Amino acid sequence: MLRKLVSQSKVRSGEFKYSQGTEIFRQAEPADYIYQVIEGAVRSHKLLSDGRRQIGAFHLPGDIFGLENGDLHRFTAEAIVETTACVVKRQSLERVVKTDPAMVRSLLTMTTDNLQHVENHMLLLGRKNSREKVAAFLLEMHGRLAAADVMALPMSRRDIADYLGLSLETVSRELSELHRKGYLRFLNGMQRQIVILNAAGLAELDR
Amino acid sequence: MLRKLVSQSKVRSGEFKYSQGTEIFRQAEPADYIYQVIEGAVRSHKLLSDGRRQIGAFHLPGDIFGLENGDLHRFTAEAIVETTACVVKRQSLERVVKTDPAMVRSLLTMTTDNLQHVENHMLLLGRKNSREKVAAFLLEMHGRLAAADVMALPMSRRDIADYLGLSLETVSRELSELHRKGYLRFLNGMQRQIVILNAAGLAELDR
DNA sequence: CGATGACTTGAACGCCATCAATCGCTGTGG
DNA sequence: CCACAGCGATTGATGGCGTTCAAGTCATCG
Repeated sequence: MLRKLVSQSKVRSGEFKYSQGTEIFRQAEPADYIYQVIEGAVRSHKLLSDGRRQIGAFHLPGDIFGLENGDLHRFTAEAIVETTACVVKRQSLERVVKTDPAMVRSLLTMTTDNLQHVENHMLLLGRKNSREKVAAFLLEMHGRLAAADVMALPMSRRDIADYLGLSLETVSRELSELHRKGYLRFLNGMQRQIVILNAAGLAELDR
Repeated sequence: MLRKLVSQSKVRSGEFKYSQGTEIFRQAEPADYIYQVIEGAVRSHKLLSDGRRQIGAFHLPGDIFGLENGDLHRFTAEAIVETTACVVKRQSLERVVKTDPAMVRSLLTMTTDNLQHVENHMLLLGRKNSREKVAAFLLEMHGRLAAADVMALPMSRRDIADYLGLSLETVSRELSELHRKGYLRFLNGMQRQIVILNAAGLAELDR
């Protein structure tokens, strides 16, 4: 894994801080670095010429992103909140890969994990309705960032919408509806602090 | 590449024929074999419990499919038309990979190419309208199977619809509209023999 | 020929987008 | 401390794009 690799200090690396909304790299830019989220959250997206946006993934602490096989980044990456990331020069990774065959294996595994996520997301984007999309989103985030059953979503409704292929209003409506029906609870008045009350029910809604 | 690998006969392999509509492997089945299309066409899809279908990719001659990193297939694959495929036992591939580091590289490259296609398709599914989706589909197929500017589509309107996240009626309507506007021509009365008359125009529609 | 299956075309509906107003929290300055 | 601006989120009203339902057309094949 990259983490292991970094800890072995076989590669040059450093930690960087990105403030909220900062662009980390841009689509079609040379991919000179690879990143691992230490703290915070990152979104990767593609744009159409008229500004329509599709977020391909959210990257949370521990996740690696910006790993390309070609020379150019295929997404634009931005910090959703104040984020610190571990940055590794790609060349040093390449060098290690040449000497350590197991590393290529690791890269392959990471890429395959990526692929799997994206393939499932295609099914969601192409064939699920808004209810199912939002339920699936909540379950995904529940699994990834629930600390003691309280999710602190770093992303806005617009980000969620652009991840699910919906409008932000539809996301909001579905969340309200799920709240009304008792699937979840908003902590205090915080709209991004969510407690899942009925994960099994959400899974039912999603299927 | 797998082709090279096969031609070197370092692995056990053979050719198989699949008749129209045959299932080649099923999602969640053990992935014991890897496939390369020799002739014909294959579709890979996922299903929701109620039968809604999302086709993740069409595989045409030369394409490799069924390559998994985990032990299970992530899609169901079916022959769209009479298809012959080269079938390779996965274990033999694994064996070669262990001795030949360059092979892992090849696998990584293939996986990354896959990833790239799927990432672009996410943008299409999540953010493009029906016109743009159909235009993009025509351009993709134009690039992949145009022999002298005549495309012989192996797949039905339903397949196209399930690839683009649309209904088959919408696909049909958009094709008719593109025909009316002079972007394409149907050969004779064959609805699957298409001549692209204005690829640049289609690219404009897609963007 | 009649049957079948793929495709097209039409009509009506419905889901979700769009437009718009309001709410609620936060931070800032008087 | 309060007024107010500003931003994100919610909620409501309306409309449109694409789905669904339903004929109808066309080619293929028994």
